[in-house]
Amino acid sequence: MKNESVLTEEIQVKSSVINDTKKLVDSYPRVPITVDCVVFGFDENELKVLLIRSDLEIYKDKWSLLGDFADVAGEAEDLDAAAYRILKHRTGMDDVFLEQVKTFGHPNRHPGGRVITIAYCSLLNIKHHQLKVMDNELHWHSVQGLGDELAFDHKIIIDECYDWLKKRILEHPLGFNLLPEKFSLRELQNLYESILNVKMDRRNFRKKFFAMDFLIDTGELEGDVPHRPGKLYQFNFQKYNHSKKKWNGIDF
Amino acid sequence: MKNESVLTEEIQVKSSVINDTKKLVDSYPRVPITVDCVVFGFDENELKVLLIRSDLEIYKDKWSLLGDFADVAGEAEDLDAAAYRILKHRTGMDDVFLEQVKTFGHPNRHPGGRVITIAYCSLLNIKHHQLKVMDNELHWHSVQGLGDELAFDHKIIIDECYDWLKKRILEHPLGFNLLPEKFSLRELQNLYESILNVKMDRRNFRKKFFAMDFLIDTGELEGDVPHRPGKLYQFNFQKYNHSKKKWNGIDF
DNA sequence: CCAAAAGTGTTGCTCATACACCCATGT
DNA sequence: ACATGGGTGTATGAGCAACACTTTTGG
Repeated sequence: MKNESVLTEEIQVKSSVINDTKKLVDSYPRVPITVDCVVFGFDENELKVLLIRSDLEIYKDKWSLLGDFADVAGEAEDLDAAAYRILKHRTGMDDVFLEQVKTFGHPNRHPGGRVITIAYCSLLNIKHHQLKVMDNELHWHSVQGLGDELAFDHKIIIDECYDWLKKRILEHPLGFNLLPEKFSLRELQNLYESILNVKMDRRNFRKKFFAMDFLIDTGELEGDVPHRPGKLYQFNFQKYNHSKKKWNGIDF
Repeated sequence: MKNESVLTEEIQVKSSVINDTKKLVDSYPRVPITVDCVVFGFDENELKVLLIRSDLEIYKDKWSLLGDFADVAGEAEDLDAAAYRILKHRTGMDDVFLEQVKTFGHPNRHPGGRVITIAYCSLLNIKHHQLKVMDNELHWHSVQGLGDELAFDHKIIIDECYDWLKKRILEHPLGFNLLPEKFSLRELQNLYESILNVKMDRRNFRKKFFAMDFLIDTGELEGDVPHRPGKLYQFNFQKYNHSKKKWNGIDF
């Protein structure tokens, strides 16, 4: 067993090493970090993205993603935490899943100097989420036909996130969070067609989803439709969560 | 048409706006950025990852990814460029493709203070790439059974990059860059089995790749094998590049 | 009775899997 | 001759795509 003086010496060495490490880190150039949230929303059979008027005077006629600077000073904030904080601050929402998609760091992407931004992406049902904070003219903008009215490199960021979203929803049945608790197959199909921007065959769509066996027939019917009402289904989240591994698995 | 004084005024306004924007950006906390390159290499039918002894005294017994601080000071360096620079500096290689995978920013991931790192990933054939820079004990380490001998959060980063790689090679036939110009089907299959860490049926594997129709029969045979020599093939890069869209496309 | 969407089955194709035997070469 | 891996074919099942008619409801 080591005696005390050796232990003390080890601690002193370690402590000075850490100090050296800190000095080393401190000697490197630093840059501000922002997080941008690309919030896709589904409503009225259309896929939209949530934008605000830019904070910056230089972009006053442009739309911008929901972003802000991350608190990278102390040890306060993880990047994920920053994304959730910013989303909550900008919209009041705190029950939305965000996923990191990509980091954008072109030297000239921000007019105020070098700023690196980390893009997070999300998907929700517009009707289910009240926007409690209405600063900066929060606005749901159609994803199709998004032009050059965007500030910074936000058009590029949205495009990359949209590609990511399309791929993601084909691999995982994300869609069910976006619908009412009870929904018709027509609503489900509209959702997929809107997000993927394609038309699908109704019969094959039904078969595919019934085959997954994650739908529960509630026995209820739609109301208030001027035609034959469809059956209402619920998503079997429990069964889905239980079989999640298979969805991720590689069956080569 | 506007007269000169109006133009001058506009320029002044714009210039002061940019100054304000710069001041705004400058007022936010900053953090050093590193780039870490996860270089996977294939050789001797095994997937490996390139590691170095850590630069940091505190991690002197640990292995570390090929990383360094990014030059985020001026407008010098894009993130991609930083990744290529760092890879070249650490290994001498400048003919390797790198792709951004994910950004890691846990507050305590670096012992010297808050550092955010952006992970880039690559895949190459070990035999084809001489490591010209041999500082820091560059070492190809087997990916399977990678333990806790890694510095920082590099185990987590490697795991995420490995998952990314497996997914990627199933979607795109990346493998052909890793083989000699002329290769046997056995070599190709070994490659896939090593990367995905699975065993595959030889007959079905052949069928699958012949069906893609990207293989050119050179008419030549292997030499120096103590058994019946296999045919040698070349990859039809031209044909593949031409049909690339289909590989990315969504055929729902 | 008309409009509008719901609901339903079949067929053919492609693709993945599982599986066993003969062939060419070096030793 | 034998050991080693190369080369091949077939049968089965799953899943996808294409496609048309009847049913139910509201108006």
